[in-house]
Amino acid sequence: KTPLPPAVNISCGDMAKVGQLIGSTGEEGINLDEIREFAKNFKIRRLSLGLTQTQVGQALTATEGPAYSQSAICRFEKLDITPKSAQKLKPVLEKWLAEAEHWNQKGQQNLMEFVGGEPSKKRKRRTSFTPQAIEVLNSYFDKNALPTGQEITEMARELNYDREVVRVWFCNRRQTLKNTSKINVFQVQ
Amino acid sequence: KTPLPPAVNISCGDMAKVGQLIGSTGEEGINLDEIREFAKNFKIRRLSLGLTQTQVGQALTATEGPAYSQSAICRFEKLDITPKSAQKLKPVLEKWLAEAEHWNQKGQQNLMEFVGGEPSKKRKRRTSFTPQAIEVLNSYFDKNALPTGQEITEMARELNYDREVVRVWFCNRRQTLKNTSKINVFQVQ
DNA sequence: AGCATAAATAATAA
DNA sequence: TTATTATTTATGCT
Repeated sequence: KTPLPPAVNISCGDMAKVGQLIGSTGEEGINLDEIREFAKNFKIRRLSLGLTQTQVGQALTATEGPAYSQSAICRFEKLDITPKSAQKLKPVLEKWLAEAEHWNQKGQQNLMEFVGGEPSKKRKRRTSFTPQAIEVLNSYFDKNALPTGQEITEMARELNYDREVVRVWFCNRRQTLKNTSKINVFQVQ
Repeated sequence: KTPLPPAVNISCGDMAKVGQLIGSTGEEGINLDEIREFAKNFKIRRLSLGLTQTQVGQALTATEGPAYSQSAICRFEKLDITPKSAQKLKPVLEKWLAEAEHWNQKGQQNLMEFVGGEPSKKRKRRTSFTPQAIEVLNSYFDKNALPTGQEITEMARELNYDREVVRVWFCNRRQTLKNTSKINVFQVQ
């Protein structure tokens, strides 16, 4: 899915990222291949534990202080990060992951405790909108596909749905529209 | 992430699912533990290959016929499926996954070909443009060598050619010009 | 039996 | 970083 990114388009102002660089060894003697290998394995091991980037980020933030957002983990896995940062991050991730695996050995419950998340956060039940609500939402959407937080709150109150549910509805609606129109524009007749 | 679902809430009308049942062996001698183990591993192996449920479903639909939607794969992994269905699905998934891993060994490209390639899709017949069509296309090309999707669609309709054919004609025409002039006239990026 | 889409997750923009 | 979009997964429905 993700072939090698071309080692180009690195404008002067930007730092080169591990995923863009070519050789096995970067400046300052950093072993790029090792980092690449670790990043790939890190993802597989994370998934094997059934953990999300968000969970890893939050757990690390708790133990190591900030600078471990979901985005940060994502960027590490994609190697969209400078060799220097990667070098600094790698041992932290390695240590944490090994520990997580250790707890997992003792049982799923221990892992979840270690990660710190709520032990059994269940997926939210899928909401069923009434046809009337859909109609109202659509008419709002036609007028404004990108409502402000204030407007979302008002709609949620009017329709008597959870605010978050309404917010997500708009996200997904925009997505659907985009996909649909793309098909209309580009699809072969 | 997914602890054991409670073995309750099985209303009389519904079939019990593998993830809900308790013992190691179901009726008809189906080895439930084996299925549970396989489902878990299947997911990890799928993710290790970097494949989505959708990709697996589509690939299987191509080779095995329908009944392998993304939902079906999802439900297998979550064991939200009757023992009988699981029993039937398991060997198919096992075989396919092993083959996918085999191709992956030979390189990412081979895997993608295996996953995405329609096996018996024949090469499209070479299109013959009429001299008149060539003339029209060239005049369009002189005006704009990089038409938008919308413009391509319109030209295709006007000339009564397949949209994809027109799109490719422009690609090829640009390529030819580029090779000839050796100057990158177009904003490729 | 699987489509449509809500919810969750990953990736990117700001 | 946080906010938002894009992608993937999961599930209500019939």
